[in-house]
Amino acid sequence: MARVRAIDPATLPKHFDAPAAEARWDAAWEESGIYRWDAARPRDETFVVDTPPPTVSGELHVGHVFSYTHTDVVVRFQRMRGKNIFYPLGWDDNGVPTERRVQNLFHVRCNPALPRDPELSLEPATAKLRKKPPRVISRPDFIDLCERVTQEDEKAFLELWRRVGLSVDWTTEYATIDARCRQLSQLSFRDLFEKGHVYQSDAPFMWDVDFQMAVAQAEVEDREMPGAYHDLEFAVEGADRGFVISTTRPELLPACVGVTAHPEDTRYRDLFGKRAITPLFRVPVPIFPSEKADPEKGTGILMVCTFGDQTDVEWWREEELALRQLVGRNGRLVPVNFGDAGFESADPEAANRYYGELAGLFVSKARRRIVELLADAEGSATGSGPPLQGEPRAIEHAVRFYEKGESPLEFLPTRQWFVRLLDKKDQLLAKGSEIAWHPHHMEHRFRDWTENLGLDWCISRQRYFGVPIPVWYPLDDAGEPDYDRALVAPAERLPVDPMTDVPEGYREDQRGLPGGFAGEPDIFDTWFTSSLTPQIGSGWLLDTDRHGRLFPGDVRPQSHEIIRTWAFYTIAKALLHEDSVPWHNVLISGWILDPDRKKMSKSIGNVVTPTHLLEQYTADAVRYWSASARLGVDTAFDDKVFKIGKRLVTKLFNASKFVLSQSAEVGPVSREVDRAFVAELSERVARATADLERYEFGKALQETESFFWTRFTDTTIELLKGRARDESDPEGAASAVAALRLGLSVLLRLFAPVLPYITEEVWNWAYAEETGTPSVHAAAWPGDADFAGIEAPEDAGSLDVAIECWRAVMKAKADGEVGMGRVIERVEIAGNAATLTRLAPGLPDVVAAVRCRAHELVEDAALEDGVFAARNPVFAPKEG
RNA sequence: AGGCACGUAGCUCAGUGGCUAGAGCGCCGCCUUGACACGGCGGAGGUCGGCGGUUCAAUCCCGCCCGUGCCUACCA
Repeated sequence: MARVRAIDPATLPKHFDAPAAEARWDAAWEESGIYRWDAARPRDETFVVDTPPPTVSGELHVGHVFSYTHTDVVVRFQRMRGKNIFYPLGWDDNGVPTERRVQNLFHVRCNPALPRDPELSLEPATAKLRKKPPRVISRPDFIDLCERVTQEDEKAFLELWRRVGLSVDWTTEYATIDARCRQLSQLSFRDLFEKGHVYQSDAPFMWDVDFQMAVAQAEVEDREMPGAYHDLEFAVEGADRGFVISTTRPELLPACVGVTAHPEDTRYRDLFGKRAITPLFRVPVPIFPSEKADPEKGTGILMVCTFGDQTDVEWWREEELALRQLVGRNGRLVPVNFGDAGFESADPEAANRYYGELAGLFVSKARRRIVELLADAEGSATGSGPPLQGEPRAIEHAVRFYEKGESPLEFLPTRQWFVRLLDKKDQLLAKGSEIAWHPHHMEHRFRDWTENLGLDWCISRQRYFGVPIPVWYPLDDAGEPDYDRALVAPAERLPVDPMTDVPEGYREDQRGLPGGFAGEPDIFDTWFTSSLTPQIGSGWLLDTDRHGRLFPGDVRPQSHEIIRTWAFYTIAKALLHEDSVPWHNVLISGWILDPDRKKMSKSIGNVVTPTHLLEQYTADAVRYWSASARLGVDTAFDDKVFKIGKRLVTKLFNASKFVLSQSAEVGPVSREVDRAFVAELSERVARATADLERYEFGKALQETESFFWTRFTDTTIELLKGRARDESDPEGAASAVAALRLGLSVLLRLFAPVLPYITEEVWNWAYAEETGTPSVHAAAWPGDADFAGIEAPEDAGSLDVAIECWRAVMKAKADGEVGMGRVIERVEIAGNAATLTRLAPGLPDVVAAVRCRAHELVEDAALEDGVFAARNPVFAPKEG
């Protein structure tokens, strides 16, 4: 037998002081460095997490806490299993939101062509300053400001994560705009360039007229918008018939370059090969057949414009149609002159008169104006009435938008950089299926997206805050860039800003001059950098040894709406760079829905701030709520669950206080009931462990929690309480105390991934000293070692039988409307013969626990196995 | 329009081809006991979305339908 130190409950506070514990343990963990990755240990002992760098936008969200906690639970489990954890965290500060905040806060605009101003020192703009035009600054200076602004938000996020108890290795903190990430991002481009995976294209592409930048397919969303069909009558050259097309975009009429209908469509078959004459502008355009025209839609015949949509682009390309680009980069119609080359018209004077009414207008305004013109104009093709026939018919239809934009996307020809992906769909799909998706059905999202991909990845953005594309172009004698001879910065010079740095073999004074060079002004799509998070963690080309030990990673946690961006691009990058998967598992967290089952989001205004929750319910309780969910399942925000979590923490505190204050010798777990308890516990550990290995932390928590409430507190504890303090039975007492202490130790460790604070607190009351392991989070995950040397029970159900008996007597007390602590003078305990026999080992414990002075066992064959009835109880008078 | 998921007690959710379908919260009743009233004991409450099929047996498997959410497509 061994004497253990019992705590004196009087030295403990009556209630668990969670905020104090959170502050204390957070500091202790950071100081002890238990969450640090050990670079010396081999890959197979390492567990690598590719964490999402949260967008630093000043907004904290319970959804963040929810999904990041999922990862942390998995990580803490793996750490306790002995894994060397690589768990970095960065901040995604790239992108449009930060850019806008900087522009507003400092009242500045960026001009990438400007050199850095070493004297620049800006403070947030005063109201007075805002009345003046914004100050124009260089890109490096602009990036500095962005970093300054995001630092505040990063601090807020950091404090939140620390309080939530994320066991991140904070020495790995990074920002996607920092020099190292810029370097890796540009290295990635260089590698893709050398391998021939990137190209430039001057073709029409999706363009947001507000942000004035190109947009990739992944950033496009459809929105249902009101629109209207306008029936326009076209004439046919050399024929006495016309035809009517229905269009929702009449303002593109002057950009009409062709007309098409289905080849089988008998209504229009006679027109193929002829030329149509557009109304108002009198432009002759070819009429050609196309399988892509749907006879059911509109009138079955339609105009092809440069450019109304993606299909227009395809027709334009296939039929080699003219280019009449009318929508400018800013969304206004550009001035053109009919009669000039490319703008043929049968009546240029009239065409220019009409177009003069439209030039300079926004698309939406131009649409309203041209409808008026079409309605008022004389002379339809058939000579009767205006070209616009009837009233426009209102419809709802899907319109493409940039996900952050406010105006519909336009197609316009601009020069952009692309990563070639369309020819690699099979390889991408193969990599996708090498990865284990949790839940598995989320792989469908990836497959759907990949199979339906219609465009290569446009990676250039006409913005300022981001990673510059590390490329220069030589200028010819006329000062025009030679895009085919792009000068990509050499690896050893990265990161560079081509707008302020100078390519090899040139001098700064040659910038922009004939025979000189020009820097690429564009930056990368923010996903171009975010898709490198595994490589940012590992160091990749900057530290190949480290990379070898951290890549591919083990898990990538993320949410499902960015499967088509973050997951997809990361898989693509790993494929293109190293023909590898980036990680072996993807964990997809669901969304947080508000109680009305709407997605919580800033724009709806139904967001609950996490700080408030942490203060109200404690970090452990908030984590409990998070960990209760299953991966991939959307979870309703429900404050009941926080309360349950808080109750669990309280109960753990109280139960621990009781168990650890039992002053007794501990000895072998020798008594039957105690051994049965250990057997049940051991089985529960095996189940929880298996669940966690499958990332089913919610199930594991449920297993642990139900054991705690139904098998530990108020059952086993109540049952063993008497014997634990029975001085007349030292061996029995030692066995009881040992069983309870072991039970608590195991339960603390099972709960530790979810409830890091309360478990650490209790661990340090006794177990830290006993085991020599100062933190529960560094302790070994419970398993066979904990149960070694404890003999299996004779009857695995002996604890259960004892508890059922105890419960029957408690029911008698409830039925008798006396308190659970009331002494019973005598009672009959009824059960069938077999059950009474099985009760024997636990009977003394039951009798003591229910405070029964005398009892009589009554055999009742009518009772089922394992069922007891407490009959004819005689309660002692209430004690004064 | 196609795909994926979901539909179980008032609420939030488990669950399994087979005993009488579970938990917590909420509700009702009782009880201040020696770790805990931030507690304990007990109780009521369900045609497992609907219809059909496979099976000795279906909440579970299959089909259809209804409803909800998301993803993808549609954009003349």
